[in-house]
Amino acid sequence: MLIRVDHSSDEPLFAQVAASVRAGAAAGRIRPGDRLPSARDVAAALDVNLHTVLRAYQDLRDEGLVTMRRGRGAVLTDAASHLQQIHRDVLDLVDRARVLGLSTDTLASIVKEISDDR
Amino acid sequence: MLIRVDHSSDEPLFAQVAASVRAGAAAGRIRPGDRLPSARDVAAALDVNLHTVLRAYQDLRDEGLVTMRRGRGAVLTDAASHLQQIHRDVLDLVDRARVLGLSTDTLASIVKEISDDR
DNA sequence: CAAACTGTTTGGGTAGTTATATAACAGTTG
DNA sequence: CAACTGTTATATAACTACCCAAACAGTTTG
Repeated sequence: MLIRVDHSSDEPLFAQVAASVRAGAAAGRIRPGDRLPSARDVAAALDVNLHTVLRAYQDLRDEGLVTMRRGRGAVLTDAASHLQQIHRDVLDLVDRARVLGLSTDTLASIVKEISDDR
Repeated sequence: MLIRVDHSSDEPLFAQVAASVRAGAAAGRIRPGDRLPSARDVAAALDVNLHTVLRAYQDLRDEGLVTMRRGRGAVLTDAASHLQQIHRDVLDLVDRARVLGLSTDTLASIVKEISDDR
């Protein structure tokens, strides 16, 4: 199953769904052109609400990772193919930060800070 | 003034305060051993609540960027000296992601995802 | 020591987020 | 057309984020 959630986690369900898809793309388990399982199927399989899954899909659409059209579903864009490379780069950066004694939280805030400036 | 906030921004005030300090450290305007202005002074100058400033300082402490003790104030740690380097690395990463057509939001989620795994 | 600083603790109010449920709507596919 | 897809609209409950207020307790300084 591509998408998994942990109901006991404090991480929001919709965020877990989105993270599953990103991880799948980063690992090459899903590729550009592939269709994600329908929101209704995911909702039924994971025992979460339809809107919770759609919220995750819409976030991925806002990030440019998927396109969505009714009747057709959510399809991975070409941008998803670059996730593997960037994923490796981020892992490197996290390691470098760690060596310098900076926490991943610090790193995350810096990224967010820079992101917000643009 | 090292610390600035925009009351009309949708960014939380405490996050703006913390971001100001990080930016100051990244730019070398403040260095390890320097004391941040007292939370009460900042609160009065920016017209925000004392706790809003302290919330920001505590976040920075949780990130390992400052140490705090009552009576003494918040003091920058050595970790702050590495912010400049990492800041440059993050800027590079953001540019690389941009070239690949990935939004900074996507990047931020990946960093968060990796951070959460550890 | 005492006054004047510093962060800490406890408490509470408001607004926004998260997740749910139900229902109807509107393109797309077979 | 029938069976799928996401979209939109409402409503509700629980929870969290954010901000503020007053009293508290170390530290420094005169």
